[in-house]
Amino acid sequence: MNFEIEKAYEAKKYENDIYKKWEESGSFKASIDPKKEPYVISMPPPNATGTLHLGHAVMVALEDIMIRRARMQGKSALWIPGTDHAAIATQSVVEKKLQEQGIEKPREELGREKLLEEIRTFVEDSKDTIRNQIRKMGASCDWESEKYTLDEDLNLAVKTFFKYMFEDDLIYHGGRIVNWDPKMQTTVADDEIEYEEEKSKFYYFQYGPVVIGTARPETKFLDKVIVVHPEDDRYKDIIGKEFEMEWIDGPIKAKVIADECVDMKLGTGAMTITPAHSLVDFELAQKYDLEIEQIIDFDGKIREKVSEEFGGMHISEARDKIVEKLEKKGLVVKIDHEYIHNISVSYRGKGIIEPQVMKQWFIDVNKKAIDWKGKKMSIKEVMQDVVKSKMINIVPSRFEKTYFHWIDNLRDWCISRQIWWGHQIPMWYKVTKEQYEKFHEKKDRTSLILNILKIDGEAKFSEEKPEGDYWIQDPDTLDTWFSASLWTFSTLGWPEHTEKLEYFHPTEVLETGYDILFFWVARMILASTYCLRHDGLPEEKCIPFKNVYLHGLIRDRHGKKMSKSRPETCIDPLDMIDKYGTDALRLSLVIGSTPGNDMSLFEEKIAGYRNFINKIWNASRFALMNIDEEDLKKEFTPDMIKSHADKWVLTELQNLITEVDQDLEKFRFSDAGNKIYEFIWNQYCDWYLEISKGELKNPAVLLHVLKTILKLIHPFVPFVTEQLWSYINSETMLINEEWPQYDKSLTFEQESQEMKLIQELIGEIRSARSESGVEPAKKINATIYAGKFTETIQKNKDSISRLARIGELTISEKGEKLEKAKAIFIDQVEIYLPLSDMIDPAKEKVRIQKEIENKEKFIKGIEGKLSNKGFTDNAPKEVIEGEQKKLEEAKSTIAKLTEQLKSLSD
RNA sequence: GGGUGCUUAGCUCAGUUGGUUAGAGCGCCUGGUUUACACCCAGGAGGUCGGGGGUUCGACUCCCUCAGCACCCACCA
Repeated sequence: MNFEIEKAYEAKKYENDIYKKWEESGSFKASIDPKKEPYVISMPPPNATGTLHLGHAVMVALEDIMIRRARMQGKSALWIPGTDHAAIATQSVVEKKLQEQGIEKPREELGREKLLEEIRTFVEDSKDTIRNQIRKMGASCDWESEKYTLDEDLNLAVKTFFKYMFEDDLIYHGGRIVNWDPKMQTTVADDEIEYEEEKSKFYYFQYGPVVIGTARPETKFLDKVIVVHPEDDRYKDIIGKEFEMEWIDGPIKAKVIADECVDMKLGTGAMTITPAHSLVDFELAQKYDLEIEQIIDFDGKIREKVSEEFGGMHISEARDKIVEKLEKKGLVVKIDHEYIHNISVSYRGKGIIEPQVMKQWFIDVNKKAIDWKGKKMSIKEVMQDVVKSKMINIVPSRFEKTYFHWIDNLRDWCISRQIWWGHQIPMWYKVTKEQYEKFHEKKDRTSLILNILKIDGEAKFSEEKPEGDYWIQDPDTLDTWFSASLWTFSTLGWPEHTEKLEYFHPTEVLETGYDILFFWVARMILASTYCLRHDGLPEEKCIPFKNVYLHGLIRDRHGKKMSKSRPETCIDPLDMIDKYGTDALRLSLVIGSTPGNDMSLFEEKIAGYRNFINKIWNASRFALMNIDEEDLKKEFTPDMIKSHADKWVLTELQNLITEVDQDLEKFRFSDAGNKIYEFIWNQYCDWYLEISKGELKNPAVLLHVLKTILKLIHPFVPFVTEQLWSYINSETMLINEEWPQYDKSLTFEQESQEMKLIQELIGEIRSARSESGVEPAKKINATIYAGKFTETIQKNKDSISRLARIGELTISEKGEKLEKAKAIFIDQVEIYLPLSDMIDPAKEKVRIQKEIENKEKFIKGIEGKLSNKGFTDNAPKEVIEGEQKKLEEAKSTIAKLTEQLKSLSD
């Protein structure tokens, strides 16, 4: 080689240029080619807020490994990048920013259009940031296919999805109980609620014939139903009866019903229900067709209509006053002051959630509306079927259980949100002139207004404003997951049946964190199966992906969550890239992680992989220094490679290829990476390059091994390998090279065994000298009795001498034992070295005898297993053969050990 | 309350359907600049695999049980 390669790899110098080279060459693009197998990954769209964090980094690293390998395997590998508008998250980030700038109530002060404009500007900025950061990670995604959930064509997909469902009566407008945040004036998704423990009072009131317990007296004005357990002896006699009694604002009537949902042991075993402000109560009310009346308004005050005395009063104030009044009436039985319960708090706004019944849009998950495998099935059933029938495979499989459990408890999906950022619901209401004007007076236009204005008449689906006057569009927007659920196929052109959709869908694998299995993964399954089946595609084309791979969360060194509030625990991927290079970061995120399990990351780990990157660099540099320029350009045929020595390394390499392939097929990224790491460092560098020093004149093998290694590890560490490849061949790029194939003709058992023997031999000599206390630098003379391996040892005499620091190596016939020698037994080779200490032959004998005993037991066990009919009849062939193989191996080992024992006795 | 996962070397973790002497990286100790690499090389110490019980010729692995930690879901009228 006649050019210089730098002594240490400095990632920063190369990475940007390499990425540019890839991108400009068009290597990231995938073509529609019927001869090729498609391989698609839709990148989980990062939120279009903020910046890339370690979670994204893991995602990019893993997906890039899959895509690069698939591309090298000759598949049409398409990786679609994109971003998500992240409705609530984005809007609240921007609102906060505006508030910092002095705009107290952004919605009221700016109005809808202006606020949306602010958000749009913000999003454009951060989209750019994210794009660049994904590039920094080395992602080989097709930027021309990039999508954003608010793109025109994706909007159309969203509307079509809505339309389909609306027409199928799967989307309905219903008065349902929702989590209302009075502070933020919006509903909040179940997933966005946190529970906080709180100590409060628990009241016992005389309520007609029973005593009821409650923590919320302020909701109890209009309770008219007492519920008890049907088998509760205390109340058996009163079930079904109606009573008249004194209550907060005078006498009321209440009846008693029985339902099993009541816990007899809790409180007094009797309760009253408040359907409008409690989920459980609401469901009971629906079950028994009870009246539902709002007690608390949207600001958290008692409604005027409910009580003359307390109307308009905030609940926090009303509670004590109500109790006081009841006390005067002698209805308070007891107050428990030490009651601990959970209150629901909005994750973002920190407001205390008040359940409210409001008109919202829902997706019915139980209606049987999908033609699936010859039956009409509900959304729920289809979602179960695709996983149960293994059309979709979840890794790790234990999440299937979680998935099923989630579906079993799935309620209708509330898809409307009272925010503005997102897809506005394509439903229109015909209203009166008066309502129309009132509606437009208000700047804060969410469905709250509809509720207040009591607009709940006929709604009409329409993509555009319908003909005629006084139409108002539902001011709410769709849940962000509604559009995200279409991600795999809306990004391929749906609702149009494009060639792309036809060829690339379903995608190969969805790779994401386990924390969004429910939010997103499950909903993608829902949307994809529904929409595409609706279009008449065959079932197997309707799933969004064939595999789901769930990675764990990244934690700090002590397994704690990295959190922004404790910056010292946070690792910024970009800092790490700057310091150690992208390749090092990628490896540190991939190796040592197992699917579905969280992983700790800390800087030393990344530094460790940086060292490995440098090792690859230097090993390649060294190899290249030993290959002539012209040899570099030569094409060596397999036969030419075979004819050379060093067959052992070829064998090991073939084994590596097989194992790496198996691991990657099964998503064992860490194992695959580790094996390549181990091979490069311990086999290739520490043995192959070391043992060949001095006689390293074998360009065919050297180059073959180097190229293969670079290919194998390229998906993991694309930058350094691409740079090195450019020194081998400046015309081509590694990214487009062919993935190594297992080639049996390049495996040589005999040579491989011999090399293992020599490795072991040198290792033994080294440790023997270390134990003996001989100065490490001092060369010693040694005699080896090699028996039938004499030839092998002879062949490698120089290497052995050099690596084991032997001055003079005598290879001798058996029978010339040296005095005061240390004996080492390796397989059938006996080495006698003139060192001071001797191994105690008696101890050695005991050790070998013990080992023989163990072996015999082992053999007995396997023989027992093989004679067991239950086993032989049921176990697959391979397993039985494997057992037999083990048996034979064990027997031959015993024979060897026995021989050793004999020679020791001599 | 229901569920899941984890507990293996000082630290972070592997351990693929039970199999022979339980592995890696970092850290630590000893020694070494040998035709790439000190971001290196050679060697070493360190583990009764959370406790207890069971199944088995054989258990880190399977079953039961207890303890600790983490997370998810539901929810207390």
